Amino acid sequence: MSTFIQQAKEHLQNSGGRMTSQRRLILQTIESFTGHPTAEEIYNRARQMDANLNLSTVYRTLRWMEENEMINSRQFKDDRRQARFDPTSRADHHHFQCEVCGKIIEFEAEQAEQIKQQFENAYEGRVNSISVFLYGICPDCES
Amino acid sequence: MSTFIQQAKEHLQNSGGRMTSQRRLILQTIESFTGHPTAEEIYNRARQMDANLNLSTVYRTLRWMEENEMINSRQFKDDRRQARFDPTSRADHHHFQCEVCGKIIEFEAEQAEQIKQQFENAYEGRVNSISVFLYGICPDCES
DNA sequence: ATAATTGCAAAAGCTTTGCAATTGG
DNA sequence: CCAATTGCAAAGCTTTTGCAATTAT
Repeated sequence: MSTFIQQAKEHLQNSGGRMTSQRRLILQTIESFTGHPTAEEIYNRARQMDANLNLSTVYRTLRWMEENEMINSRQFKDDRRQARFDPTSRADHHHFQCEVCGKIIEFEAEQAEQIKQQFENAYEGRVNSISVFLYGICPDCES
Repeated sequence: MSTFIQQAKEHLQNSGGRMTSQRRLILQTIESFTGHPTAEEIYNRARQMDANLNLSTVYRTLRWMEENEMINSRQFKDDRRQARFDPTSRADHHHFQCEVCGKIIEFEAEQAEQIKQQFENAYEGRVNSISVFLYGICPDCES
């Protein structure tokens, strides 16, 4: 079974929630994306399977998934209004966005861990998450 | 003269723009903040000096300043709708936000430069800016 | 003089919400 | 059964925009 549906069922058991056909569809649809879809992109793809699905349901599910740490919501400079989403299950990664074509490239950076540690030592606070955003020109647009 | 007004005049000369009383006021007001005000916060403070100032003018000025790299716009998880602004003149810094009280702490991190270099080497792209966001619990809320 | 900028009001655009109808456990 | 969830339509909120009036140069 898909990771999401597995995870979702656990959360639902702990909270008296219910697995509905809409949730199942939305979970599967998000998993089918490799990039960072918006709510609307998820909605459009999911609607191909169930024409009655409503955009509100997508938003509600997305928020619920975020609260349960199944996905992260990200905002990029090129469209500050719309949020984009990616599964937390993907290896810890950060984002580069091309300022010309908008493409998003994911990358890993061990230094992020150091930054976190360093902050915790300096401030005695606790850091739960770290995200690094790079903006610039991608290889394709550079040449 | 304030740094902003200086900078602004240069940009205006190069583009045939004009220095208006509203712009001067908005520039000074932004400079008067130490933190990361929203457009509305800037508007409210500036309006104490000029009750006729319009929120649209604040937004237009903010966007113009961002295009001319006088300020950065930042979005934090606790309120994804509203943008927050800080002067680019402040030393290169990154942000921690407390998930409990919302407080923002600025910090510096030399590792950011390494992350940038590493990305440029790996992808042959050009990185123009980097920002690191940490989320967690601040010292005050931790205890 | 005249082009840039402002104020005002309206629109845009993403996201949330109230509520009656539906549905999963 | 009955509480959780959905669909629908309307509202909410931040930000943008069109346009006539104003103003800097």
